[in-house]
Amino acid sequence: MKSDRDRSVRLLWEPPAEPTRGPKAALSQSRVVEAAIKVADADGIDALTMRRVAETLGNTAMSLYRHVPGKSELLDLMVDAVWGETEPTPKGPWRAGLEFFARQVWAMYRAHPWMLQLTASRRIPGPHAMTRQDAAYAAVSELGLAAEEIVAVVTTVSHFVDGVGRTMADRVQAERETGVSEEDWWDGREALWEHFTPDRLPMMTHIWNSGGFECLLDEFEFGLARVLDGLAVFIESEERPLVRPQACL
Amino acid sequence: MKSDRDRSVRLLWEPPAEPTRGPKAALSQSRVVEAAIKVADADGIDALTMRRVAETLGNTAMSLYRHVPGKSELLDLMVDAVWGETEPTPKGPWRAGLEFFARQVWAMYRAHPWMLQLTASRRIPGPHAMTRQDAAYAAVSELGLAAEEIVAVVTTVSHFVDGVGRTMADRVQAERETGVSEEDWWDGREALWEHFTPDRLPMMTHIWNSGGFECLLDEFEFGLARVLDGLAVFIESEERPLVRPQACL
DNA sequence: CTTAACTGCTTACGTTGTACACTAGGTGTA
DNA sequence: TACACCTAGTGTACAACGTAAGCAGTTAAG
Repeated sequence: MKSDRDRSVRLLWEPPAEPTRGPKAALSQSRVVEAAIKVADADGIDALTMRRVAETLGNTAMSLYRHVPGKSELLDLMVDAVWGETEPTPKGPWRAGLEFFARQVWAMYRAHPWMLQLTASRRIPGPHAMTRQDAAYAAVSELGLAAEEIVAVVTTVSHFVDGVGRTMADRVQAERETGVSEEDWWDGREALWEHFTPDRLPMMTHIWNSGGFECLLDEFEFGLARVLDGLAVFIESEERPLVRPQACL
Repeated sequence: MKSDRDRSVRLLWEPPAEPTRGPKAALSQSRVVEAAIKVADADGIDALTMRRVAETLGNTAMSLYRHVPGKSELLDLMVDAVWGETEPTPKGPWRAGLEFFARQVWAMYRAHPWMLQLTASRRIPGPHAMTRQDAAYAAVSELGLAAEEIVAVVTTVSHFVDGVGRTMADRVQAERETGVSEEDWWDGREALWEHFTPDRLPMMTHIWNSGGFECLLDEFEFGLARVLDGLAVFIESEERPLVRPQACL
């Protein structure tokens, strides 16, 4: 699962040259990546094994290694390919821009929930991810913010979307693995509800009794509006207090 | 990796009775959980294998199965044990309460970054996690919010903290795996910087040149302040538009 | 003492990523 | 044409993983 990271950089940023000699390749890097994404979409990231990807292509596991250095790099390529499906944030007012960016990322996570499960290790950012990021920064570039404030503002939105996304991704994965919907599953946890007593969990039981868990507000919409409101307070304020980490004071 | 979930509920909520007969156990559930947490803290969640945990206890892998039904349940127990290390949110003004909650969770994630990597599947919430959640809801219970609004407000904070936490956790894991600090590592990616050209990534290069990436604002502090500002706007507004998912209209 | 309950260990199996050595197929040069 | 050389894909093998099954030793209850 290790990987030579400079090799990854080349892999992502410099498309491989076609070889002149030897037999024509039935497979190709993009076909492998495409198949891998399809597997992950269908059955989750845990189902993404080299053998499985090869199988869907009608080949053996080892054949993939002619086109992809290893699984880790395959994941890098998958991530950037998915970023490539999103639209870069267009120019315009900052709030509309950040909202657009957030919705694009959110849509991406909904289409490929496994994306959130493999940002885990230090992954090389690919060109698609980078241009999208760049366009998001551009959305808040005309506000007279300091460079590090631009980064901080976009990062705040990203963190929120990542947070919601992860919860959603977990839910999707669980529903696929168990074959039981979220609601049905919790309904079936009577053994758990027995421990919901007002003395141990007063607020929980209160919310439960008032139906607060039955029909939740849309977590993404609600949270995004709040986050953007909070950023508006910051952006529109006269003096902006900088919060720097200690190392930078 | 599967697990009988009602068994998990009992495991988490109903502490096991001591057996009367048989040899005294050298191991115990809590010792196993404790050792597992230590392994994960030290070397990350990937290093958490049954063999490794057993080794640190001076036993063999299979001995653990006398005290813990399987790895999945061990993870459940670890998660709740770590929640047990946090302080429940005290009563007081809503903003101070939410901030306290956020800081507790943040501190927890910093101490145990692996927590964020294994919320993956549908995990049974344990008593500690639940009481902390309950106390967080209580922080916004006196504001005249609807039950689902209480949930949404706390959830928004959680999502943000989860988002920042994940980024942090990824960084920690990467630093441990590679033995290279974040900064040094990016410095070493010259192959990557070559592709940072103003025509492809105008904002990136601009921010880079103005030093915006060299000394980032504290992501947690900055974002938390914005999120709380945004929630304040919502909480203090006269009429609060409810954002319900379509299914609930 | 006998017996039942319990602890911990040994062995073994299937699944994973992938190293290594191989065959079959194609292009260039002599 | 003949040969050298590269390349695509295969087959086998290995170490590490979670854990099922069964066994040997230990202790308290009857």
